Amino acid sequence: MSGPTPTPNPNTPSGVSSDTPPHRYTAALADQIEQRWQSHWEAQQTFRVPNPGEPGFDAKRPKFYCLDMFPYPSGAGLHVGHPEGYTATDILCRYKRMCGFNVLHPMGYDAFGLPAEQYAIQTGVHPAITTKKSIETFRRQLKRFGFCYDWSREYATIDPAYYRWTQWIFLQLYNAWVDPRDAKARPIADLVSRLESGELGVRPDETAAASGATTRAWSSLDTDAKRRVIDNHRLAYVGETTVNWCPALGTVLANDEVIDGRSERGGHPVLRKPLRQWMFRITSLAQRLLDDLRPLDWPESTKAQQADWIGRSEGAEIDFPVEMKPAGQIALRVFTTRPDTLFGATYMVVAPEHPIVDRVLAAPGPRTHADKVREYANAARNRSDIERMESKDKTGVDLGVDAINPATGERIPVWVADYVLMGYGTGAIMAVPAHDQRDFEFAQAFNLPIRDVVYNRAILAMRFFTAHAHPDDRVDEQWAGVLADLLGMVATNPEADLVHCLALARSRRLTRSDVGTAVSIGQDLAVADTPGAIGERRGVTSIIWLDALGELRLKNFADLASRFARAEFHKESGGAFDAAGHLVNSANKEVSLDGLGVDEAKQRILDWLERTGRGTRKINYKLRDWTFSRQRYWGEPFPIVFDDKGNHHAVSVDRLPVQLPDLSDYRPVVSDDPSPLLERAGAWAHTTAAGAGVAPVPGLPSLAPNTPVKRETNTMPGSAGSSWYFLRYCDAHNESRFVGEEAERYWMKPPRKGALGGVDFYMGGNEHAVGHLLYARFWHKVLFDLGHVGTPEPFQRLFHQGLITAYSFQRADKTLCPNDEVEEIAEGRFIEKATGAALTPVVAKMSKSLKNVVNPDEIIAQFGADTFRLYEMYMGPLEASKPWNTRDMVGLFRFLQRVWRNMIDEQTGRCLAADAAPDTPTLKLLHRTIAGVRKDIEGISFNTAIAKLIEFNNHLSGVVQGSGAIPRSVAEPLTLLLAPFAPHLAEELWQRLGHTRTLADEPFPVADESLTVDQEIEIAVQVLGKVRGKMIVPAAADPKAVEHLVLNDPKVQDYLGGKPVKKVIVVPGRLVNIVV
RNA sequence: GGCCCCGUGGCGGAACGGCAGACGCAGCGGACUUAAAAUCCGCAGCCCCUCACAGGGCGUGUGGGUUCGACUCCCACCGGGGCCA
Repeated sequence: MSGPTPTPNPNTPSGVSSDTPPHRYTAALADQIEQRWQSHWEAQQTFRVPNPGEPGFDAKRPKFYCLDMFPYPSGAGLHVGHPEGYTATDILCRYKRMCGFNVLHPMGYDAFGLPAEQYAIQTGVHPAITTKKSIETFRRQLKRFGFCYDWSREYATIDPAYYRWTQWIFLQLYNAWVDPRDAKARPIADLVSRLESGELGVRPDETAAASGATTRAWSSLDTDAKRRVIDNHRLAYVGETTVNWCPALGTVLANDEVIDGRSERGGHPVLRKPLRQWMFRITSLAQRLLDDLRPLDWPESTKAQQADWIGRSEGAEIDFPVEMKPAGQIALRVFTTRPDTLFGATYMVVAPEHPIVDRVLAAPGPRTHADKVREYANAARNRSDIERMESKDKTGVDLGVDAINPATGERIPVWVADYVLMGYGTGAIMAVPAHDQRDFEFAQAFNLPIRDVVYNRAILAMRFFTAHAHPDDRVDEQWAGVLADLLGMVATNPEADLVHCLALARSRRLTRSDVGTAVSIGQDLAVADTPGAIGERRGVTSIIWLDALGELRLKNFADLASRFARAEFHKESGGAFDAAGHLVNSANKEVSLDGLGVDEAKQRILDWLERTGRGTRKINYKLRDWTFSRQRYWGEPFPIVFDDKGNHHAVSVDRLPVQLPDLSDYRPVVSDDPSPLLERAGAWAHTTAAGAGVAPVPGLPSLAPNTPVKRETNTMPGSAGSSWYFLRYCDAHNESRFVGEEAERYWMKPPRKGALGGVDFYMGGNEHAVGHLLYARFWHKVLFDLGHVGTPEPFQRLFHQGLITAYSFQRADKTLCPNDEVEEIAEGRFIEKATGAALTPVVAKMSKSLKNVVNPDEIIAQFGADTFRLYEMYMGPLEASKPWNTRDMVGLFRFLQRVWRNMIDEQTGRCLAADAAPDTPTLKLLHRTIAGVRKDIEGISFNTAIAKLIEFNNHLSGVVQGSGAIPRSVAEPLTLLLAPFAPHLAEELWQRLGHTRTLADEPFPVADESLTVDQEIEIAVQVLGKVRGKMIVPAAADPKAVEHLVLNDPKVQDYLGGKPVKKVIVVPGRLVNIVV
């Protein structure tokens, strides 16, 4: 474990003592070698990869597009987490290249955004300058690792030559709509021409729909109305939503930039405010974004997170008639995912913002207390959604009007309460208190009826018992015991018939007196802790069931029977039952759900609702439209201007980029009212239609050239530049298109049939599981629909590297002590310097405050980049989170040192390779190593690949010590095997082995299969699953022969001692198991 | 609260349902050395028995289950972490 104080280890590889051999692989030599090869690669442009059509491009090779997530170049430089993913992709890329692939492996910088601007404000230096410096630091550090990026494709999102195309893509979205017929994005001109042709008409809400009785003709609209219709369909639109406004940062934040009501950056308070801003209609592609997840080679957990975020729920919209005083009946529409529980809806709740509240206030019902309703609604409207969701106390007021439950025909009260939000569904719910916990609590608080409509099997059995128990079994001494036996049987036999079980329980009761000791069970099986859990558990004794019944606090048999008779079992049990079960108490003259499972019941009630016009099936998504405006300076300007009527107009694409004006004062005004910083660039913002280059809108008159216009002064968020950067790498410096078509089609070609995505391997942290990956998929789909790219998905395979954590030290009170205040007093024993109190080492995130951050530059200085790379890959599985421990680093350094010593004479520097033939064990191990390393690289199991290399090299040490030489036919493949992992050392050895060209293009060694198998193998001999001995058998022997060999072995016979052999299991090549 | 992931020696970690602990760190012993470091060779899960050899038992968070056989699959629980609320 790494001590908190730098371990004073005199053996660090950089410590060179007087008698160190002159040609030993030390940190100094590693540094020399690494710098030399890095210069060589750069000078020779070794890793520059040509595009199709360029000189040197080889169309016969398959392609491999391997991408690292864009780094955000912070002022602090790289931390050890960055190179973890980068080293992994570097290994993969070098390997793939040696296997004959054209490898695209680019790097660039995501450099617009809040942190850069904050840093600039802190230092008082313009973000353009600080960002440029940060990029230079990153580039220098990245190059020092020897990563094989094609640096000719490098760019940053802040380059006008790049953000020109970010703006262009924005305009593609602005000028597109989603055709609901196939959920595909199409040019807005297509919408206009279909409106003009009369195929589409305009609905009262100013959206387009197939022409019909309720639509108006396009030609009957004036210019402003036409504009509104078009704007209502654009994929980029100005909308008003409640946003996260951070006064201290002076900008709006995305939901994932807000943590616990504070900003992710800086931890400033965040307010919720309504704001008009640019949004993307990502919800219109929700279904496709969900469906297309399936064919992607992504971690299942990431797919699940994204599916969760999209949050598709199938349910129903149901209309409840409400009697309003003068108006007569109106329909109160609810959305529910549990239409099966409709018979259990005993009241309704609307959000305080719901329009019905004002209608009731205008025309109060018989029970309405208008003052209380008004007061409550006004108070609730000023609370944030989060507050309203989190508050434990249920508040609400009876609206004083009744609705009719369409299934039961009963009158049920309508309440207003703030636990219902206007933003989800329809802002009104049917409350089913027996089967929804929040409804249950509300009903209890206000004494509203609670009616059971779903029971699980155990509860059904209880109900059955109350109806069918023998009179003898209803008496106080008897009923609970019989019921407990019945429940035990029902729970263990899901298929068993209740009548049969009851008879069995009764007969058992009559013949046995030892209540509750029938089955032995684990001693700590807890009592079912909620009534709903009854029946979830198998193999429980009747004693446990008796306890569970005890929890229900039943007075007697009649009490239980009455609960079921009143349909108030759940009410009496004290909680809602929201799990799956079977429907009860759910029938009217036209439809019955009784006895159906929840899923079937949903379908049956939906059929009935639709047939009778009372409701419709409805799919709802949790996903909200993507808010895209930021009020800060350091971002892409929008290619948009506004005329004096407030209408927005696009800047035409040939006038891009709209350059970010130079602003000297970019500090935010701390204010509760959002105001964009670019408002300060008055001369830039105020221009004319001709000055800005306003593009005409199809179907609408153009602006006169001298019309005064004002530029959009919001800027785009950080997610803009990162939502398409992977495309730009294919053709990074194209000036006429966002990416050359041929290059994009080549590099983004899906790797196989049925694959949707283009990037073959995408490496990055799983903190981007929803935000970035969903945004990029959305943009990509729109570009695909519009014909600009060739694949519907951007990333075919995704891999998350695990977090690199660090050791920290915990005090007795569980607080953490910064590492620089810790002292290791003995092996594994730590104290706090100030107090002398003992500390426990724990794994924690690296953080500045804990002083446990590791700086890669220092590690490289101490061991070299090759050792650093090996160490990070050797720490454990790539996807696992694992603690950094500098002390372990030396093991990998010693490995490289031994490789070196096995090939180079440390005294003379002479290469030890000789043209001798290797001995058989060496040859066999070599080929086994080749096969293993290949398999491990393909399986992204770099830690085990390195272990195999170490093992092989350890074996070679013996060979070299014996003969003083290493067979060239072993040294060369070993060097090539090592090349992806420790490329500098491998290049050096390759050169010293007499080669003049880089090994990056040498074919990766291929194993000779015949050398990886043995003639004879050792197998284990088991008796009853326990290993009792080992035997050598011919590898080719068939199972029968092996069985014969083993059973006739004297030692085995001895062990068996004449016991009869019942069965022999032979696992070829592994073991033999004898069952006696 | 929901979803997901993870619990294996002193530490990081290996192990197609088939010999648990590969490989590395730390540790111990030896060789080399005046000595130390470096280097090389070897030992090493825990317990019992034995002078020793040999042998035996227990072991992958806990309790059940499936299986000839479970670190691996299933169920429940405990503990840790991540994401969402």
